[in-house]
Amino acid sequence: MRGRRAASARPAGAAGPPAVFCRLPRSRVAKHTLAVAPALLGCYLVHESPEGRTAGRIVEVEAYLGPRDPASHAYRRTPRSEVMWGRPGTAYVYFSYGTHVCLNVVTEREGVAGAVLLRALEPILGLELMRARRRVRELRLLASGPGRLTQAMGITLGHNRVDLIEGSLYLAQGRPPAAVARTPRIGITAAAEAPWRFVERGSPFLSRAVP
DNA sequence: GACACGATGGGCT
DNA sequence: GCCCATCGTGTCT
Repeated sequence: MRGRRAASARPAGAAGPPAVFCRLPRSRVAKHTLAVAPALLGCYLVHESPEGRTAGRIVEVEAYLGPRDPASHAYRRTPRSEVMWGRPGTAYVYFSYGTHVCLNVVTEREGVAGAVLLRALEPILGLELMRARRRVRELRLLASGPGRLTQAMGITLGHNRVDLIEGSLYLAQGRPPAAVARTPRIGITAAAEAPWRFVERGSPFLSRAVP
């Protein structure tokens, strides 16, 4: 049975994705990063690209705080990390391991560094376009990881610093998860114990299962 | 200019 | 579960 329901584009007990997505107000991300991160779970990430429209429901995120978080790129203020001090709702996209890019949502008020890394989506719309971009059929492998997510959504380094509130790549209001789990963040060495990863409990679309 | 190092994913064992 | 390709970025020379 596992994953069976996931084969449907419609989340259970919900009306499914709205015909018109309702953009997230900027005030929703202009808060403390540890408050924004769990609040983004259930929201949609939508991309209206020339290839077509894709959308996914956010099921896994990580909070990266400012200069006091040694795992955060904002631990040092450099040309790359400067965007994290910028306007809330801005995209911070960075290149990782020479193979993929990761997407963050800049948080906090302008002048205060913070970002939320989007780690996994439940694919909602544009599944065939996602499959073509990913060269993978299985729904569960389309966006279950920070690099997979950006590939499926057609996000590139060119999206660094774009506005995720008013642009063609944007956040939209969604269906909050029934239960949220907190775990340590994945793949870091500094501050590895801080429980700043938030996931929708029980989602089959996580990059890694909750212990 | 050189070099070490990843907020990973995919393929193989 | 292990292995490693791959390249932008930051740091050091």
